[in-house]
Amino acid sequence: MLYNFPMTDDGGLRIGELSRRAGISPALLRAWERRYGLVHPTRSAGGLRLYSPADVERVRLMRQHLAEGLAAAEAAALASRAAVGEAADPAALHPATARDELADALDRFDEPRAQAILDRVLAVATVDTLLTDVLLPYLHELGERWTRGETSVAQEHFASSVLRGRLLGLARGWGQGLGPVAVLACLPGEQHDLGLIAFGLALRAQGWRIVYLGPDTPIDTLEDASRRVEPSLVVLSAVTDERVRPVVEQLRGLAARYRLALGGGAAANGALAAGGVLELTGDPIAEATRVTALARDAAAGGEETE
Amino acid sequence: MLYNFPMTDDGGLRIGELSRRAGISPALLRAWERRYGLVHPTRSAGGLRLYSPADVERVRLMRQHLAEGLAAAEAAALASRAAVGEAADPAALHPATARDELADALDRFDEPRAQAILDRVLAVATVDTLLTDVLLPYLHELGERWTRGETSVAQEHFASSVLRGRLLGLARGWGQGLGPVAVLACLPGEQHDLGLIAFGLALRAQGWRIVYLGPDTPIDTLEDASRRVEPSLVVLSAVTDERVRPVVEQLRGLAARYRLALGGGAAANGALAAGGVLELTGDPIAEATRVTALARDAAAGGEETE
Amino acid sequence: MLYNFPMTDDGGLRIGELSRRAGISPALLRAWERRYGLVHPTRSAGGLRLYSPADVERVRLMRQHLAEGLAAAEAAALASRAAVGEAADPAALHPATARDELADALDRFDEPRAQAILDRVLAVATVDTLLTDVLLPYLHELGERWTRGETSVAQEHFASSVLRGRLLGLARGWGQGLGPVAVLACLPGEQHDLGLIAFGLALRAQGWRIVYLGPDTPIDTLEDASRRVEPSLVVLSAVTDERVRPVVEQLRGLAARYRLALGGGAAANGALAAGGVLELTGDPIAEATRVTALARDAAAGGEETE
DNA sequence: ATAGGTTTTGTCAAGCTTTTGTACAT
DNA sequence: ATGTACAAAAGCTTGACAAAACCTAT
Repeated sequence: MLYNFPMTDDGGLRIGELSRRAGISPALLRAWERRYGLVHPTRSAGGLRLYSPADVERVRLMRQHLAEGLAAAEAAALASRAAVGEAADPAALHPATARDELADALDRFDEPRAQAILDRVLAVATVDTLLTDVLLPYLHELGERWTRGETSVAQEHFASSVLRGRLLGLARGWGQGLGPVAVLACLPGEQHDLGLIAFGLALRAQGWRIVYLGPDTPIDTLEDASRRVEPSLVVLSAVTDERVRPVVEQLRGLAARYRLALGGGAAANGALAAGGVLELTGDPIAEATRVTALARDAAAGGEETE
Repeated sequence: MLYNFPMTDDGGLRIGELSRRAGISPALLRAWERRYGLVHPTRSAGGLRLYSPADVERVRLMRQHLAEGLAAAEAAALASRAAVGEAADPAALHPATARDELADALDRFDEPRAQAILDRVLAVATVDTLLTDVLLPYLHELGERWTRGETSVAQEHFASSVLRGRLLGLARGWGQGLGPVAVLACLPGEQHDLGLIAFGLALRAQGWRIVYLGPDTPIDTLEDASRRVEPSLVVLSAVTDERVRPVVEQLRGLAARYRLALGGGAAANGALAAGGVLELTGDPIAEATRVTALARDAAAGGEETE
Repeated sequence: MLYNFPMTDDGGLRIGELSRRAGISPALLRAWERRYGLVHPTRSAGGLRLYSPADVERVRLMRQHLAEGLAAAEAAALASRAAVGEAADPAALHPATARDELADALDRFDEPRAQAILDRVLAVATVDTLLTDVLLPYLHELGERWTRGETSVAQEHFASSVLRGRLLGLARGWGQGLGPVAVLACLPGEQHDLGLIAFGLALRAQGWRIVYLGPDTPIDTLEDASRRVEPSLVVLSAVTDERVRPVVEQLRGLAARYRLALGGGAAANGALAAGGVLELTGDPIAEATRVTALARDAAAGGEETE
């Protein structure tokens, strides 16, 4: 009863369903096929037409061109030429495909499918790739769609929860080992922690040990934790610089004792200029590499001076 | 607490008594024994069946599985198998011990050790046990220590993040299946979601499908999601009734269309009296069972009227 | 009669119950099975269909796709292809159960199911636990069965390649980062590398960077690689000491320049007594911890003496 | 657009078997 | 208490059917 509406979904539509979705009569669809070769449906064993997603897309284009006033023959020619990528090999999950499928699954509140997609990606890619090519672009896109009002807050909430669980699953054991320690926290008031977790995973892949304090962490808390674990790096995250301003002074104090880094949108705005605070403006994986190189140099330097 | 009636102390129940307690006819009890080997009563000198507590438990499970709709043969197989695990290795990690060790590890920001402890508990116990005997008591204790100022916010933050990751890992796939759907969300402003996740897991163990929206969910969002998935139950969570008051009106509206339940500290305070809102004041596992029974009755009732 | 309600897990539903839960008539369920092979129920002794949780999930997907407007044949194809992971079943995540299921899946050459089982374990446990409680015991058991002639070479090959792929998947990126470097290799003639890969993963979890040379590695190759990466540790593996004898002299030479460790069956036999070669006789995870502690001490010592 | 034939797909019936709770005789 | 018998409920298979959706051709 619920998912009763169209969807770019894959899988071989019959003419009736395509007709309903595109608002074109079956007869006309057949005519376009015969006259202009607009679509190339495969046939069922019994001869029924089965339309691919590429066909669907061409029909959409055709309609659009017609609406623009083109003659049918011209519209068809244009739509055909648009060379829509024929459905790719379903086994070989391209990151972009994975991202789209993930978006689709999460939009429909279909948690199991989302998990299955992530499983498939992880089967052939590293965590870094998953983050760089799938999750982070998806999160970015989600943010954009949200600001454009194209997505409901419900979807955004749901997607966050699923991804948070998955990322924290990947994070299991990230405190282990003998690398340098990084303390990660969102600034007070900041609730968006997915980017920070992603950055933590990237650091982990570089060998760091992670102590993760989560969203909305008071600076006191941060200091307390830092005193106990003596981190080589403290990473803070905030989406807007509003989060930064109220605590600038406290952060300067902290920066005096620990290497501090700031990520998220706030960093891009230069909210914490100077003060020796590292600004993480690039993508998490690249920044994790950079930070690691710095730490290595520092260690080497430190040893030399000893 | 229970044995207030005829009892040949630990010698074992006779068939008549077991029949009365379990609500199963003696003939049927014998049939189950003969056909499925469900129970293994010892015999009195004169040949009467004497049932052990383990037998009683198996009969209870059998009844439960039957009520769930399983075929007798299947129900018996499950009940027998489950009871085997009952006699678990007592040497292996007592829940109370696990809780203390866990508390210690988390206090020290020692994530790997905490994970290892949880691994060990899960190796010998069910998820229900983990929740009931380890995690929920620990969370409760953490809360208490926090109000007494005995624990730093940093520890609480850190512990929450570790446990959240772990619980969400257990939750993977909880949207799968054919059971009724429950939508779970924290009220606006509420950030504590661990209890709610635990409740979701308990519901899942009862066969529900879960759509989880996470902390700090606006009521609009909740309505939006509910419209899409048409849940049989909407579960809200809030620690204090401060979260409830601002949205009471909106919740009444929601309650008109969906079965609503409220958990967390707010429920205990009767923050949402009347309005047909279920108040979840007990422990998550017990409440999940109760809610499930109610849903079953409702479904049965609905059918009768058809 | 009344309990038409969903609820709880698996155990093999009969057609009536599945029909009630899914809202699909028994006749239709049989038709879907006959026409599209959508479900694969096992049969009771008497021939009644018993549906698995995976079947249940496929039926749900089928319904969903139908609601989206797909033709039945197409919907079924999609639902079947979806390679549903074993439905989240809290009972089945005990490591011992997982191991048995894994063994069963691999014995039947059922790769997707094996992967799903591994996914499920990883969802709730750490990699260390997966290795210690599932994979290594399974490999051990496989070895035993093989020596007893209870398993075919084909099965052993199949299982090895599936697990190798999976372990190497987990290993992805293990050369990255800033931990100490360990070079791993099987001795000349030795083909069994799964144990060594597992050990590599355990080391990685402790923060090491891994350079993996694979099975059947000539000592020259090993020396060459070592010269280039200057490892803090060189780990060799061999099942029997036959592999060790021919190269003892060369190894002594190597041991003079690098910290050497020997694992696998050969280690247990003391094949390389003395020479400062570490013998890894315990389980990989424990040994990885031990080796890491040694490395840490060495580093600390080295620093002090500088 | 209509006509006439085909395919797809949900449903039903008949006749027989299995499962399972209860009853009865020893 | 045991063992056998029995009957209602639930399932199985085969085969058929009809409405809806599609096809081609005019």
